[in-house]
Amino acid sequence: MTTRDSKDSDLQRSLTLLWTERRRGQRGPRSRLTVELIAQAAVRIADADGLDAVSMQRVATELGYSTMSLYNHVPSKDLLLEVAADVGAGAPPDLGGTADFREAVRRWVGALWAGFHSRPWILRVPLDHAPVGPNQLAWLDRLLRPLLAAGLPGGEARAAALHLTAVVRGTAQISINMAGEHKRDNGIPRSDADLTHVVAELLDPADYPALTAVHAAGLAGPERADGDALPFELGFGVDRFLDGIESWVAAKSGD
Amino acid sequence: MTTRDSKDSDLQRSLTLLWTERRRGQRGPRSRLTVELIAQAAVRIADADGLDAVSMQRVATELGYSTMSLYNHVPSKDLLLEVAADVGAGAPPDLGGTADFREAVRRWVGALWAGFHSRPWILRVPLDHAPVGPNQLAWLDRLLRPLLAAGLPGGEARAAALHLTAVVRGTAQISINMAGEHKRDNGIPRSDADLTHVVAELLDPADYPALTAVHAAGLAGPERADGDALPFELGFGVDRFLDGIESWVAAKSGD
DNA sequence: ACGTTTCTATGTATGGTGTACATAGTTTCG
DNA sequence: CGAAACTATGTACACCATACATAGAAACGT
Repeated sequence: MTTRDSKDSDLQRSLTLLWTERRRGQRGPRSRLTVELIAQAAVRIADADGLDAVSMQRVATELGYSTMSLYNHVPSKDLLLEVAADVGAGAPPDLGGTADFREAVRRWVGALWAGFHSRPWILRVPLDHAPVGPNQLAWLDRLLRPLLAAGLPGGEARAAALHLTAVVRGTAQISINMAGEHKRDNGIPRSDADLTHVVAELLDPADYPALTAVHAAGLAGPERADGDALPFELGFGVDRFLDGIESWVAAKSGD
Repeated sequence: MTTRDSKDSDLQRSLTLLWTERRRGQRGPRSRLTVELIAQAAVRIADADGLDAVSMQRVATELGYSTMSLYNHVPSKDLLLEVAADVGAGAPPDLGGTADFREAVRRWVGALWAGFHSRPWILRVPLDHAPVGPNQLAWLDRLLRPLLAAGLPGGEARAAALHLTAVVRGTAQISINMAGEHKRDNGIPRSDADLTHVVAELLDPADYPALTAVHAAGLAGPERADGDALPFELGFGVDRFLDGIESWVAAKSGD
């Protein structure tokens, strides 16, 4: 144990490790292992074989160290996963050139959406703390800029950013796994589309009137995602939200 | 193994178990254990000690059975958790008497929000399949009704419902654990409010201009959640979204 | 009524997990 | 040049999900 200071919490300790580069001037041998290296290895494994494949043993052997070495740099697996999620998130897109705030937000949403698609395991990392990694903060910052530029005061911009982040995250969680590449059952890949049919047979239309109505009407959905357009399931809600924001700031400024 | 039909997938099998009550007329002794009982036990444990405390052993001993008995009724722990999440969600609120569609949606959102607060472990159950439990479908149905009544066509109502579900789920995931009753560090409870301060010291304002601006302005937030009002962090976005929906249907019908 | 079938519940065993703890070795400071 | 402090390692433990074989009981066909 490092035991630098007993009041030093695990969380704060690992936070400092994340934010400050290697401190120098300590006694022992300098560590060849770093939090970044460990997190990157975890990301590599999660990318290749999913989040469940990330175990301390696997990460350690991936790096060529013993399992317990990791605990010199990371207090627990849970925190390692949070750090890995931050590392895996990467840097946010640069929206500097986007004048229209709607377009900027849409691009931000699209980038996050794409990120969740390329690393779906991030959605499965349980978040135990407020987002606090450098990349997560950078993403948030990049979203806040167009919202502030649009004329929202601080508190409302924060709420709007939370709303958008939550929408993308929640929508991704709900709809990504429906595509279900990774899902195979008895070796047969199974898209959840069939599943809804299976259920449809079982449920009583009287109990779910709205659902059956929508189900009947909703099958004609040949959605196109040309270029940077968002898929309809995500884009419709985002557009309505931006409509609302726009008229909100218009009403306030015209007030 | 039941091996009723080799094409019968695990998922479908457990779905059938969830939806159809106990079939009769089989050979062996009727089972005293049921999926519902098992799921309820899992819910009880998760309520008491969190999702991590839910193990097959614990569930079994809670019911007074051996560990392996559970596998006669549930194909895997993962599916058990999904069923438990559905059971734990409970029945949706009855919005029958609410004439205003905005008010109905807000009440639905508030109820789901409250549900996630009272059972935060539901947010940690990884969802591997399209929502398909009876309760989840009931919640969805109840949300679709006011949206359809407001004049949205099927596909848009579905997208709007997805948006709202995702918002509540995502916002809950992000902001619930910030309250962090369960979080204690070195035995000292720690609300993540301090945490942001710790980070604030570390980060360079030049890198996160929007964030620091919002942070400076945003501290004056004595939000009140009187009665059935939603907290500002959630309510602002929902209200803007509903604004957008309203003007959308108005524009369409006036068209 | 009876044997056969078919189901439930159990016990045992296996390979994996996160991590507490003690130790050996190495680097830097006083 | 000791001595302190740090890194990496090895061992050990409790627990986990679940594959598999078995025992027993209930309902069916006769």
